[in-house]
Amino acid sequence: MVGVAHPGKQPTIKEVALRAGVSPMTVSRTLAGGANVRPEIQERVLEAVRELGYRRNENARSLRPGQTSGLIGVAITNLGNPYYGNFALGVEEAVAATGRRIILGNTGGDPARERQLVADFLGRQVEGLVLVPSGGPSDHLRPERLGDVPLVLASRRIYGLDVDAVLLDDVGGAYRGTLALLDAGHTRIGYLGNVSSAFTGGRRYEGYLHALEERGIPLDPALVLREQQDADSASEATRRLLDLDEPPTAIFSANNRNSIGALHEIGRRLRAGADAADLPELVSFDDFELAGLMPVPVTVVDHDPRELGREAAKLLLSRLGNGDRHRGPARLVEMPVRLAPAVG
Amino acid sequence: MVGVAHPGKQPTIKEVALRAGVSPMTVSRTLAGGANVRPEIQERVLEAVRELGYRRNENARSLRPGQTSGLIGVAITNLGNPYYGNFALGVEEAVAATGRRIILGNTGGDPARERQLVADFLGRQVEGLVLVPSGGPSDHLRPERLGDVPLVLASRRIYGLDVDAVLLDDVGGAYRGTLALLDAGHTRIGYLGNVSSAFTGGRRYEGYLHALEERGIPLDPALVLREQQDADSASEATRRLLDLDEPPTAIFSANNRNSIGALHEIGRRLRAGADAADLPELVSFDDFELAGLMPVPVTVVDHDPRELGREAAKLLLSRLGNGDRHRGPARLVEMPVRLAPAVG
DNA sequence: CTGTTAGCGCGTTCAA
DNA sequence: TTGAACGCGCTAACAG
Repeated sequence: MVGVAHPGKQPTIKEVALRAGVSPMTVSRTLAGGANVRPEIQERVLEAVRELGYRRNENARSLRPGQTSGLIGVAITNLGNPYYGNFALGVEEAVAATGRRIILGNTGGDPARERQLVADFLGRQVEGLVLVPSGGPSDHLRPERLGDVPLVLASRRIYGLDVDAVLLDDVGGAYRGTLALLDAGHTRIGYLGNVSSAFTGGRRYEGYLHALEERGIPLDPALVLREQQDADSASEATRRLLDLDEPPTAIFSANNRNSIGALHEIGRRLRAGADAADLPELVSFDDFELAGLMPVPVTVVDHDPRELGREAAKLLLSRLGNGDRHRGPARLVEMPVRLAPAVG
Repeated sequence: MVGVAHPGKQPTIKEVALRAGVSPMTVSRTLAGGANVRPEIQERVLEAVRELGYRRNENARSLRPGQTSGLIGVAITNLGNPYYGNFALGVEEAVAATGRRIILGNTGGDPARERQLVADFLGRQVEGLVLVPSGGPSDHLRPERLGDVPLVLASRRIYGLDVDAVLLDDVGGAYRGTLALLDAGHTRIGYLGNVSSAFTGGRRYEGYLHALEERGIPLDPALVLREQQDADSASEATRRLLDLDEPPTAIFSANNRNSIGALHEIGRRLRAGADAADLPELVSFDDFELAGLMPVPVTVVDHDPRELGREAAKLLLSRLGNGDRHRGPARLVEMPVRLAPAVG
């Protein structure tokens, strides 16, 4: 085995050519499939490639006109959340089927970070963008700032930005979840949600209200707490709910974090000697592991983030590879959700 | 607002130069910080940049000698697992502090996919690689195949490959976890683990054996099941353990998936009328959410994947930016773990 | 302070 | 079937 020509540097097509005793063009042709290159020459070239550990420089490659980077930029709000991880997996999966790859970034929900990330993606010549918006100002997402790079939003929309988006059936899921509790005889149903400014937060609350109204149950504002972003504050909010003179007999939780927090508080009360029968049952928008083992009944409004990712990719891909990417109206896909008692 | 010069194409530095009435070089200098450019000219340039929505092409940029791509390739086995998601976050965090970005790939534990991913990363001129190995053959990771691109392994090592690695204190954690059960008076302790070929699997089993031996408890092979890769098979394995004539009174689970599976089976038995006091308590290597709410006592051998990621990045960064990257022996960092009863 | 030249690695075009 | 020339977007080095 012979080492690389210049240690500390990736070999180039020229070095391969030199070693094989041919021109760089012949190497290029061989690597492109070998059309119009004599088999024995191809042999020599491929051996030189192996010996030098040569690899095409994709950056240089995508520089040529007509070539594309094969990169799709994906920006999510929280890489540590399996929900978004699986979402990204779905995008990757669908995109890989077309020979493209994703480049993944984490915004942490910070608009400045998002802006930076999008700029970076564009600088790397991505062919398209998939974004879970963090909710701040969105000038950097306006079509003229994106050039001809198509954008698909996921989970949330941005008002005033007319682009493709995939959403969950937030309203319907919350509506059905709340209705299930009402039908089970509950009339005092607590609501735990994230900040009202968030897109999904507003929609899920809407579903909750809709169900109450339909059954003629008046809204009790004391039962509604929707400023919790993490499990700890959700836990605290649940404590306040359960400390009311007339505490709720059931809780609708608008997302995973609030559900976990609620359960922490419920667990605390059980350890303090409370009776499980006196504690509220739970409907959770978003599934979570071991939901079926909880000390109170849990029903889950479930959906597959991976499927959401695949759908987002599908929208994006349909905008690629034809000249009229910007033509055609923005499309909105709303994914259905399932409602099921937790057992696993 | 004037549209882009050639719709359907990102503007280039030339177009900006043309519009600003200067040479491309002046644009380049302005964007590089503006040294040696008259302020009023800079003004004109920046305005042209804004108007055209121009952005430097990072790919072309990194083509120049001496320039680097600023990219670190990170390949993990499962993006949908929050453990690895947080690991990647840790890498990103540490790497961002040096102005670099990560490009993230998912191997799904498939060696072929890993090989492909590494090739792609190298083709995109990454400066370094962080990899959670999937365990197959590792020719593609040999130094001569990587050129001068440094590699750091995480979670697992590959025997015969002498590169930097960050590991957990698998042996110590399993040892201490098992010891805690022994000290609580248990003598029949079940072991649930992943496939014995997996690096961590072997190490954690070693810790389990070590603890038994130290207390003079003979190993009962019937209590050891270590072929489960997912929660479902772990659940089935737990059933077999609990169906033994002399079932274990406690279980040591070598990872998250096995813990979840064990708890599913425990939940099933409770729903079938079993008494919680007759079911085994659990020590779990790897934390999981709501561990404190389980119907049987759970103790967790815990560690912060994010910290692991940061540490991996630290190793990698120390190999960057100096000529003697390959010099110096491979370093091995073993991260400590905590042992604590689950409460949250 | 500003512009020209040259070349990074690659592949299309054209000529041999 | 093969190779030479050229240019993709950008910037270091060198004029001016």
